[in-house]
Amino acid sequence: MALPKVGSIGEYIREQRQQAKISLRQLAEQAGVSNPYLSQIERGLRKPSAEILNQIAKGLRISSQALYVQAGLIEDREPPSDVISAIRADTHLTERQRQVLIDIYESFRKERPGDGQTSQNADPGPSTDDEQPLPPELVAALEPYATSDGNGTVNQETKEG
Amino acid sequence: MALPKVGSIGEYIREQRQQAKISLRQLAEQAGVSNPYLSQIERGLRKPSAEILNQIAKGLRISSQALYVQAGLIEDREPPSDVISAIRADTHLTERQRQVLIDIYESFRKERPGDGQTSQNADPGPSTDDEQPLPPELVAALEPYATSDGNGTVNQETKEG
DNA sequence: CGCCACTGCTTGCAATTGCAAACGGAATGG
DNA sequence: CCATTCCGTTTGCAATTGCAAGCAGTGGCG
Repeated sequence: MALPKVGSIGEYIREQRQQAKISLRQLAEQAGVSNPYLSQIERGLRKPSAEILNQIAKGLRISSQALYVQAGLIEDREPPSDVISAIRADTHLTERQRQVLIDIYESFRKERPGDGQTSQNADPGPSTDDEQPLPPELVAALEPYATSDGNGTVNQETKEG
Repeated sequence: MALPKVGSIGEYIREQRQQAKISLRQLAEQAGVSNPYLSQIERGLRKPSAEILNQIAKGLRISSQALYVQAGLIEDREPPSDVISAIRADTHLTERQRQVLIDIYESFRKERPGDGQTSQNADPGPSTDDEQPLPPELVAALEPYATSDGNGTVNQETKEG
């Protein structure tokens, strides 16, 4: 995994923000930090606390741990194996769950098949993700679940809205 | 591990120090922080940065993550499985995709926490799996994708909303 | 053209963080 | 007794963090 140097948390945040296609002010508002401060952070003029990183992560809808790693607060855990291999080897999952996860993973991979298209996919960000249809297999696999949890779906929409 | 309330990082540090049977000055020296400051931290008068926590953890010879948890910087989670590590390490995914996959995985884990049923995986038992409802979290994670079968208008509203 | 909305950045300031110097108290040894 | 060493705490200060007010630039619209 090619990580940029720890310490370029500002660059990383800007990248993530641009991937999400939101302005600095929008992120600042979503994160609950001041936009000048966020600007300074992105440009490396300030070193944010873990708490601010946490807020920024929420605004970016990424894990705070990812930002902590970038900021050098925690170590990047060892990547032991490929995702699919790990999923197959996980004894905590049913076979069906494994397949669902693998299908989702692979559909994600199709969205970003290679480095060549990384920039393209990175720019649209969530929009592209939203526009990408689920593979039919995946839809079929999840259909029973979706039906049984219709109320939950509505609730979640409300929550996100 | 019975955790005290998050926020009592100072008490926790003092406890660990006393368990190690070292004085405040010794720990301060081993940690590379000033002893007055360490005293203030232990008494809750100051809120140390993650960097200082890291140093204190080294002085105490405990993991910095334990202190981060106490300080509320990260959540106390199960030691990450191979799957989670693999997902995080996968460079072909965006950060958001990683988070989605991890959320799904963890939801699956919650569905089947018991080991006793692992052996039943050999028996496909698809009907059983079909009967399992999706947790709301999982539905939320996949909501954008499932909705994408439509025009995507809803997604646009959600985005603006 | 002017106006408006949005963009990211500059600046000054209050609050916080982390430290060094110093303090008072307890324990130990001569 | 005094001197020394160690203990944890107090105090003042410099540097840093995070913010609010404001700036200049850009693009769209009437």
